[in-house]
Amino acid sequence: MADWVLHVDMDQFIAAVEIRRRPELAGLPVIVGGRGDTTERAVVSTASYEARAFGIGSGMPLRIAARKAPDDAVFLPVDHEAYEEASDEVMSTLRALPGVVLEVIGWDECFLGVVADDPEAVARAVQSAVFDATGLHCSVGIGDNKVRAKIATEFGKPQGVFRLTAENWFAVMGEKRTRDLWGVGPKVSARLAAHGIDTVRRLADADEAELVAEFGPKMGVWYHGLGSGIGPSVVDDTPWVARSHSRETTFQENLTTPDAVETALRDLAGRAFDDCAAEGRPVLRVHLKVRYAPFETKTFGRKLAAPTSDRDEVIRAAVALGATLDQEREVRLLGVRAEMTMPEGGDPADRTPVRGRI
DNA sequence: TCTGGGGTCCTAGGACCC
DNA sequence: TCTGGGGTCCTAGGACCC
Repeated sequence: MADWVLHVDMDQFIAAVEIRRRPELAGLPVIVGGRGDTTERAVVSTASYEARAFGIGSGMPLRIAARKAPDDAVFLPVDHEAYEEASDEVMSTLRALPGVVLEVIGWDECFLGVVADDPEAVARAVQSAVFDATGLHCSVGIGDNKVRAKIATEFGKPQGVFRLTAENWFAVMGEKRTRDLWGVGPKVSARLAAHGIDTVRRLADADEAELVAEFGPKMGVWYHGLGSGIGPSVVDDTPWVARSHSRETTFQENLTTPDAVETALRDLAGRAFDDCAAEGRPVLRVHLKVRYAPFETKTFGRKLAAPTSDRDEVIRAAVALGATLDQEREVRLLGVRAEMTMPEGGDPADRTPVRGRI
C-alpha cells in the first residue's frame, strides 16, 4: 500500500451543468459567459468541447467568441448558484468515499489523498461515483504529489485517468514548455526563456542560485523544484478560510465623472463589506483596483487605524481612496477588496496555501 | 481581438526603530 | 562630517489560478 494524490477535475464543468438541465443542448456548441449577450463587455467562462473545436475557449471576449461560433451555437448567462450547487453535489459525493481526505481547490476540482495498491482502480471508482450521483464526467490525475497529480489530469482529459510520478516525469514532461507547468504563466516563462530556460528539463537542470537571483528566495527555489515535478504531497482537509472578499465591475460604458466613481465605490464597498460581515469578521484593510480605459490597471490600499465592523467606515475608506484617482481619465473597471482579520487561531502562516499556488 | 470576477501569495522598497 | 547594520511593519505592484 502506498500514498497517492488524486486530482479530480470536472470535464467542461459549467457547460456540463447547463447541458444537464437542458439535455436538448447536448452535442451543440455551448458557450457560457457574462449575461449571455455577445454584444457586451464580458468573457467566456466555459465552452463545451463542440465549441472548443471552433477555437473558442475560457477567457476569450464574448464578442470574439461570437465571431468564431457557428450558427447553431448557444450562448448562455453565467448562473453562479447553479454551479455552486452542482459543486456541492460533487464534493459531498467525494467526501463520502471511504478512506479519502479531500481538499477543495475550486468549484470543479479537488485533491484526494488515498492509500492504495491500485490507484487507477480508485480513480475509476471515483469517476463512477461522481457520474452515478451527479450525471457529470470528470478526469483524474494520479501523482506522488500535488504538482504531478494536477498536471497528470491534463493528459487524462476527457473522462480519463493518467498517472505521473517521479518515474515518468521527464519522459512525459521533459520536453514540454515551462508554461505547461502549474504556476508558470506568460511572464515567468518569458523571464525563464531570457535565461535560456525554455523546457521543463532545462528548468530542472538550471542553476538554483541564478533562479533565486531572478525570482527571489522563495519563488526561485520553488520554480527550480517545479522543473523536476517536486511539490507538496500533503492533502489538507482543513476548511478553507477566506482572507478577503471583493466586488468588482466592468462598466459597459466607462465612468467619466468623480460623482459616478463615488457612487460605484459606495455600492462595491458596501457589498464587499457585507460578505465579511456575513462571516462575522472585521475588516483590516481596504484595497482599490481601477482600470483606466483602455486597459491600464492600478491597485492600492490602506490599512485601517483599527479593525472595524462598521459598514460606513469601510465605505468612507473606499471613497477616500477613490478621491486619489486620476480625475482626467475614464474608468472602465472598479473593484473594492476588504481584507479581513483572521478568526481565532487562524494565522494564515499555519495553513497550507491551496489557492494561487500550490 | 480586446480582454470578467473572485481569490491567494510573493517581492521590492521605504519608513522607522534600536 | 559622514554615516552601520539589522529587524519589522507597511504599501504598491506583480503574477498566477479557477
